[in-house]
Order: sequence, then C-alpha cells, then structure tokens
Amino acid sequence: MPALNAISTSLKVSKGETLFLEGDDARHAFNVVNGHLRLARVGIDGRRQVMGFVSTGDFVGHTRKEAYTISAEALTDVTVCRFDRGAFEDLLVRFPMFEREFHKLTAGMLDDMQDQLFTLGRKNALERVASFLLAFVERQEEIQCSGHELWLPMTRADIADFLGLTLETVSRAFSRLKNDGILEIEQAHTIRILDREGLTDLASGDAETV
Amino acid sequence: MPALNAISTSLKVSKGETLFLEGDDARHAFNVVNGHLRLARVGIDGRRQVMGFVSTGDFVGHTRKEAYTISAEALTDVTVCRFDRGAFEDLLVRFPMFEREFHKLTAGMLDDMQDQLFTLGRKNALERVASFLLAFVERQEEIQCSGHELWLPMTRADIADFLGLTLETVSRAFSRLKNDGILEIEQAHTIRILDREGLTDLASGDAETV
DNA sequence: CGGCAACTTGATTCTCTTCAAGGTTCGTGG
DNA sequence: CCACGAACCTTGAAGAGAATCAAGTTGCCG
Repeated sequence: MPALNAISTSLKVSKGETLFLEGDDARHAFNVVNGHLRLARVGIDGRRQVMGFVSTGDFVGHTRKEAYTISAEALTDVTVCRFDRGAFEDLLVRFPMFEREFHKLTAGMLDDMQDQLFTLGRKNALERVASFLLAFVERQEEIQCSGHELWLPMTRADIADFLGLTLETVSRAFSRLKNDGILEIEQAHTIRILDREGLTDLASGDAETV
Repeated sequence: MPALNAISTSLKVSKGETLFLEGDDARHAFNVVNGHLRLARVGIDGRRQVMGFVSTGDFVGHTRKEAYTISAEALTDVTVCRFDRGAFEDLLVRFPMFEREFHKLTAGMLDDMQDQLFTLGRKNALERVASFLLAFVERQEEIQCSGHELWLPMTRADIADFLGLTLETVSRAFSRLKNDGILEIEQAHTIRILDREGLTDLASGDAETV
C-alpha cells in the first residue's frame, strides 16, 4: 500500500470532463477515490453503449491494449488516484499478493459483465431498469449504509445507453415502477425504493407477468 | 508447461454432454484441446443466455465463486485438459510468468465481452448476426487457415440465445444475408462468406441502411 | 427572470417476437 | 435399402413491445 501511494498522484476531475477518451494512449490507470464516472464506447454512427458506471474504490483505465477502448466521463466532481501504467504493472510484478487481488477484481468484473449480458440479451425494458436500480443500490450499500433513498448521478439517457434502450423507454419504466408502488420519485435523480422484493422479482424476471 | 501437464488429465466429452453445470461445485478448470462447447446460463423461467462459444485453446471453468456460474455443453465431441482447481491456482502462484499470461487472457475476455455488450445493446438483428459470423470466422482463422468456407457447430437456437434474438429472427437474417449475396448457405451449418467487406460493414453498423 | 437541458407523456411506426405450417436433414430400425 | 420420426430450419402472417416523432413540463444555473 505504501508502495502504491508512492507511484500515485491525486487528481481532480470536474463534472462533465473526461478522465480519458476512447482511442487515447493508455498511459495511466486510475482508482476512484470519490465521485461517479460513466464508461462508454461510441460506434461509428454515433450509437453509444455505456459499459458501466464506477465510483469509490473502483479501478478504471487498465487495459492490455495500447489505447483505451472506452471513454470515462465524470458524472460528478471526481477525485482519482492516477498511476503510471508502467509503474503500476511493475508493482503487480513486485507484489504477487497485490497482483492476485487485482486479478480477483478483474474476475469479479467478468461475473458482473455476464449478468449484464443476460440483462441485455434476455430481459424486457421494465426488468432491465429494475436490474439496473437493484445493482446500483447494492453497490451503494457496499460503499456506505444508505436508507433506501438514493441519488442517481446519471441521466435517463445514460441509463438508456447502459441498458440498450431509449431514454423515453427508461422514463416510462420509472413511471411504471412509481405507479406500481415500487419506487417513489422525489426528483428525477432522487428516488426511494418502497418495495425491494418487488424490484428483485422484476429484476430476476421472476415476476408474475402483470 | 511440463508442470502444467503434471496436474492435468485428458478428458473426452461426447457431443451433447455437459462438461459442467451452472451451480456445480467449481472443482476444476479446463483447457479445450479439441472441439466446440457452448457456455450458457438459464434464468428462472427458462430464458437462456448463451455467454459464448469456446474451442481449441480456450480456457473455461475457472471462477472466483464456489460454484460454476454457467454451464458448458459439448456441441461436438470434445477433448479437454482438466485441472484441479487448487493445483491450478497453486501453479499460478508458483509461476508468475504463467499467472501473467493467464491474467492477460482474462483481460482479453473482458474486451471481447465489451464488444458483445455493444452488440446486444445497440445493434439490430442483421448487424448482430453479421457480428457473430465475423467473430466466428476470425476465431477460426486464429486456429487454422480456412478458406472462407466454414462449418458452424451450433444451431440457430444457440446463435439466437447468444445474440438475444429468437431462432426465427436468426434464420431470417441468414436468409437475408444469402439474398444480399454476402453468404452462400450450402447446408444450414455449412456456409461460405462471399462478401467479407459487406459483412464487416454490417457488423460495425457502418452499412448504408438499405 | 429567462433560457436550456433533462424529463415526462402521448401518438404513431417499425422491428422483432410469437404463432403456425411446411420442408429438410439425418439417424434408426424394419 | 428404404421408410419413418425427430430435430432443426425456413418462411409466412399476426401481434406486441420498444423506437421514433412530437409536444409539453420541470428544474436548474446564469
């Protein structure tokens, strides 16, 4: 850990700025200290796929390739630790324990992505939004105890591009969840989960199709 | 490599049999020597998502979790090397070089899965099938030089569950590709790619929308 | 207070799914 | 060797769900 600190630089990124861009020379890796980022890839004709959202404690930016394959944009003001790529990989070599931990992290991401593949491949709009919200809550609870009320740092369009939907469809799904008594929507970005079990059932595609 | 051989057992699995099942105790990892396998997860209500297809040279079955999160079924007769999980992880610790290689492999899988997320999230049926075919060809070419003619070990239903479509839609996409002069379909499982550039354009969503 | 970006909601369109029928291939047993 | 059945594939027609198009509304920031 001290060795980790030795090669890292603290860095602040303001809301709306990009930490790195798809195609940039992948010279650094980052660890998020604080705030939220959106990871996305944009296709030739402008279609955007959001690959994920990251926040406190997550690693981003390390890749095998020369260039970043995705872009990372700050959804809020963000603080990150920046590592020189070479120094970071050096560190992995020098501390096998650390390398193992890091590998574990990567493997965990693989599992998450499998869940996401299932979501995109086999769930309908409502189930996708439910899955997203559930995953987001669970992630928040890892970081800090939150009392069922949560703040979403991303827009409906971000969620849509994450779930393979349009922003209108996402908005409709939120409204539906509200009307069904599963959510309470204070403001678009501040919601409260009223019926977590209902949300879980929806997310797993377990709900009796109403 | 000799150390690798020391802990491995050769194993044959017949077409249609499963190498391991979702939920099974994850006691082994495998390296495919020969043949094709389908990796899939099945949801509560029977919805199936095929996570990928693997063949010669691919590793499968290693996971952080106690149990396998997916099932692996043989699409053809298959030969694999089986490793005891503990011994395998032991090996990773003893040979850092090997661990690094393995990690590289995992990272490569992450990149592949990002492509797949984009495909499921943002491409239409025709583009998905084109992407699948292209990826399959490229994979085949890694293994062995093949002259544009290729044999698909999986059924239309397998492809459909991989791409988040129905088997009918996949079949229609194949027909469309045939009519557009991009493919030649000898038999359902034996096809020839006539217009690779056209296929590439379609796969990347680059095609002038006809 | 004004302007803009984001969100919601409605109407219409389009793609893919669902349902249905017929065709092909292949293996098995008579 | 041929007949038969099962599994798989193709194609068509109808229907559902999400996309698109189009207003309005809300809330935030200068």
